[in-house]
Amino acid sequence: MTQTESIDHPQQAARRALVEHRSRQLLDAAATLMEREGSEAVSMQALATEAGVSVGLIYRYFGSKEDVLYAVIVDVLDALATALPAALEDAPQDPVRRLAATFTAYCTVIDSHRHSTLLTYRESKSLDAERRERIKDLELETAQPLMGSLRDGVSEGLLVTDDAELVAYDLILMAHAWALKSWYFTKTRDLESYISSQLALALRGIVAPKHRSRYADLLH
Amino acid sequence: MTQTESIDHPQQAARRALVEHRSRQLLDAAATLMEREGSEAVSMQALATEAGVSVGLIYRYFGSKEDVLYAVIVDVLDALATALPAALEDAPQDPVRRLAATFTAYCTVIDSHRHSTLLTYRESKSLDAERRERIKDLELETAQPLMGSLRDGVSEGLLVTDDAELVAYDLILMAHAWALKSWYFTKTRDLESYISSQLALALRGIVAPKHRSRYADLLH
Amino acid sequence: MTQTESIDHPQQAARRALVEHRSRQLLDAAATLMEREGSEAVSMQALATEAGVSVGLIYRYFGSKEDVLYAVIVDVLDALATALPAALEDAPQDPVRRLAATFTAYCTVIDSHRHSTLLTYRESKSLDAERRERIKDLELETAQPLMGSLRDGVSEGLLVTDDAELVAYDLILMAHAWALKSWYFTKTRDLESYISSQLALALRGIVAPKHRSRYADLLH
Amino acid sequence: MTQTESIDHPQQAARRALVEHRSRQLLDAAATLMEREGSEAVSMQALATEAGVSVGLIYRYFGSKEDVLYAVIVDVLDALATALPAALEDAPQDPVRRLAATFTAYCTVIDSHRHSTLLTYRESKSLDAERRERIKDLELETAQPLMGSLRDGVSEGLLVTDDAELVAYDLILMAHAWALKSWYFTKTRDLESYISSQLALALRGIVAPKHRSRYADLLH
DNA sequence: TATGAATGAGATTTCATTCAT
DNA sequence: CATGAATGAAATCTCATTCAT
Repeated sequence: MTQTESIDHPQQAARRALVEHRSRQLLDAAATLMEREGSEAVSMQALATEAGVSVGLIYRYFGSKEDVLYAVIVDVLDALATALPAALEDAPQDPVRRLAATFTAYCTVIDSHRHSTLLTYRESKSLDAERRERIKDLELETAQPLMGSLRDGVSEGLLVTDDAELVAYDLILMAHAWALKSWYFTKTRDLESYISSQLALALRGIVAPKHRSRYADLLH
Repeated sequence: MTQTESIDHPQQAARRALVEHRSRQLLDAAATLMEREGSEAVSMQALATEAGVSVGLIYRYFGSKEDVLYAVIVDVLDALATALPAALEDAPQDPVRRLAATFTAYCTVIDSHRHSTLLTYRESKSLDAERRERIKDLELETAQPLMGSLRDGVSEGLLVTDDAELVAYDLILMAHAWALKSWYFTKTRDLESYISSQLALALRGIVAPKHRSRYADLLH
Repeated sequence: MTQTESIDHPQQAARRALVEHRSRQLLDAAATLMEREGSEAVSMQALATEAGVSVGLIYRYFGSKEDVLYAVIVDVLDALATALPAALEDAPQDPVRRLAATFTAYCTVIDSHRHSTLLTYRESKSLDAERRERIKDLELETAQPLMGSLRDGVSEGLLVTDDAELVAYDLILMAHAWALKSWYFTKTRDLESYISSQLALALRGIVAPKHRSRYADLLH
Repeated sequence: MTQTESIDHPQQAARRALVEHRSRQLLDAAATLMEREGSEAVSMQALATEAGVSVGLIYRYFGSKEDVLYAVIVDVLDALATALPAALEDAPQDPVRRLAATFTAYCTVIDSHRHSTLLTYRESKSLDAERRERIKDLELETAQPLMGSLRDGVSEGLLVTDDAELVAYDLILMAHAWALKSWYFTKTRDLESYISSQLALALRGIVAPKHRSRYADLLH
C-alpha cells in the first residue's frame, strides 16, 4: 500500500498534467473549429479531427458532448474571471475609470471568444438544468467586478444610480452584443470604437452631473 | 354561372381561412411547445402532436422545418411591425415620450413572445443565408420607429447623441434581454418596472441636461 | 326489380361511358406526365393535377397506384394488339414483307409510348406477381403476329430458321431497345433508319440465300 | 521511427483490406437481397440487415444510397471490363471466333450478375445525371471488344456489315436480354444454348456468304 | 360523383456514444 | 492510454391512401 502510494504520487501528477493538457487541447480545438466553421458544426468527429485525436479519446476526458459544450462555455467565463481582476490591477484608483477598464476587458475577452459566447445562447438546450444553473451563477459572478466599481463610484458621489445591478447587467449585455450582433456592429465599427461608444453612452446615464467634465474623455 | 361564381368565392375564402387557421394553429403550437419544453424540443413530431395534427399535414402548410422556424421568428417581427406604429398613434407629440411609448410597446411584444424571441438567437443556424438576411433586415426595421423619435428629439434639442443608431440598437437589446435573461430579471422585477428602469437609465444618457426636469417622471 | 332494371340500363350505359372516359383521361395524363417529367415523377398527386381531377377521384377508377401503372403498361400492349393486326391488313401477301410491316408497326407504337415502355422495365417492382404474369402473357401475345409471318415465310421456303420464337423475341427486343436505349440510338439515327437497319440485319440472318435478291430493298 | 513505419504500413494495409472487405460484403449483400426479394426491396435498412451490419455503417463506406446502387451497377461493368479482354487472351486469332468468345464471356458475366444488371434498367432514375452519364460511357466501353473483332472480321473479308456499331449493340442487348427476360428464356433454354442460338442468329446475318462453311459450327 | 385535407408508415441520413483491439 | 469501426435511436420528409363533406 505505502509502496504503491509512494510510487503512485508522481504517476498521479503526470496523469493530472496529461488530463490538463488534453482538456486544453480539446477546448482549443473546439474554439478553433467554431471560429472557422461557425458555432454549429461541432460534431464529436469534427472536434476529434481538429484536435488530432480519436473520438474515443474525447470520452476519456469529457463524459459527453454536453460536457464539452459546458466546458467551452465555462472557459469563456473563466477567462473573464481571470481577465477582469487583472484589468483592475493596472487600473487607476478612480472607480469610474476602473469601471471603464473592466468593461473594456470584458468586451475584449468576448471578442476573442465570439463564437464560444454564442454557444451560451445557442446550445444551452443541450445542457441539463443543473449545468445551466451553474453557468448562470458564473455569469452573475462576472458582474461583480463591474458592480464593485459602480458601488464605489456611487459611494464616492461620482456616479448616480439606484440600481447598480441593472447597470452592470446592461454593460454585460453590451459586451455580449458585440458577439451576438457582430454582423450588425462590425459593419460600421471596430471593437475599440464600439467599446468607447457604448461606454460613453452608459456613463452619460450615470456619471453625476457635476463630475462630467472630469470624465470628458470617456463621455465622448 | 354567376351562381357558380358566387358559390366558388366562398369556397376559396374557406380555403384561405383554413390555411390561415392551420398556420396560426401550428405557429401557436410551436410557441406553446417552446414555452413548455424549452425552445429546444421542436421536432416536427413534437410539433405535430402539440398541434394535434399529423406530421404530414405540417408539410402542407410549411415546406420544411426551416419554414416553420422562420415563420415563428417572423411572427414576432410582424407583431412588432404592427405594435410599434400603433403605439405611436396614441402617443403625445413629444419625441421623448414617443420614444418611451415605442420602447414600452417593444418590450411588451417581446414579453408576449418570449420563447419565440429566443429562437432568433438559438436557431438561426438552421436557417439558410437568405432567410437569415431577411430576418436581420426585418429586425433592423423594428429600429426605425425608435430612431425616428430619437432624431426628432435631437433636432428639437431635447435629446443629445451623435449616434442615434447605437442608442436605438441598445434599446432593442434591452428589450430582447427581457426574453434572453428573463431567468435573471424576473427574479426581482416585473415587466413594468423593468421597462421604466431601463428607460430611465437610457434616457438619462441622452436627454439634454436643460430638459431633464421636463421628463422627471421618466428619468426616475 | 324489372323496373329497376329497365330504368338502370341507360344509367349503366352512361356510367360505363364515364368510366371509360375517365380511365382514358387518366391514362393519357399519365403518358403526358411521363413524357414530360420522365417515367419516374408519377405521384398520384402529379397525376391528378395533370388530369385536372382530384386525387380522390383516381381511386374511384383505379384501386391503387399499382392499378394505374398496370393499366399504363397494358395500354401499350393493347396499342400493339391493335396496331399489329392493322398493319397486316394493308400489307402484301408476301410473308417477309408482312414481317417487315409488323416490325415497323411494333417500333412505331413503342416510339409513341417510349416512356410507358420504360415502365414495364422499371416499375414491375410495384406490381404483384399475378399482374406481372399477365403482362408477360400479353407481351408474349404481341409476338404472335411476328411469329405468324415468320412461320409462313419458313413454310414457303423464303425464310430459314429453326427457332422462330427466338427470332420473334429478338425483334421485340430491338423494338424495345429503341425506348430503352434511345439516349444512344437517337444520337445517330431517327426512327425510320433505326427500323430499316435493324430489319436488314435481322432479315440477313434468316432470309433464304436464294431469295435474297428478291428482298434486296429490305436487306440493305 | 523506422519501426513505427514498418508497423504503420500493416495498419494502413489492414484498413484498406477492411474497406475492401466491407464494400464487397455490402455489394454482395445488395446482390443477394435483390436475388431473393427482387431488385426492388433495396432499402438501406434491408441492405444493412442482409449484410449483418447496422444502417449507420453503410454510410461509412458509401456516401448515400445512390452511391450503393451506382457501385452495384459499376460492379457488373467492371466485371465485364475484366472478363472480356481475358476471354480474348485465350481466344484464337480468327476474328469471328474472337467475336464469339467475347459474346460468350459477356453473356456469362451477365448471367452471374443477373439481378444487378436489372438495376441499370430499373434504378437509373435514382442516379444523378453525371453518374447516369458515366454508366452509359462504361456500357459503351463494353462494346469495344465486340466492335474490335467485328471490324477485324470486316477488314479480313470474313464479315459483312456497314454498321458495326449497331451489330455490337444488338449483341449487348441480346446479352442483357438474358437478364431482362430470363423468366421467358429460361423456360426453354439454359445459358449455353441461349448463347449458341443467339450467336448463330447474329452471325448468319453478318458472316460473308463464301465463308459460311468455315463457321458451320457457329452458324448452327 | 367529386374533392382535397388529413393521415401515418416508411425511407434516408446523421451523429453521439460504446467497446474490442 | 488510445483508436476508430460499429451501433442504433432519432430526425426530417414523402407520398399512397382514406374519408368527411
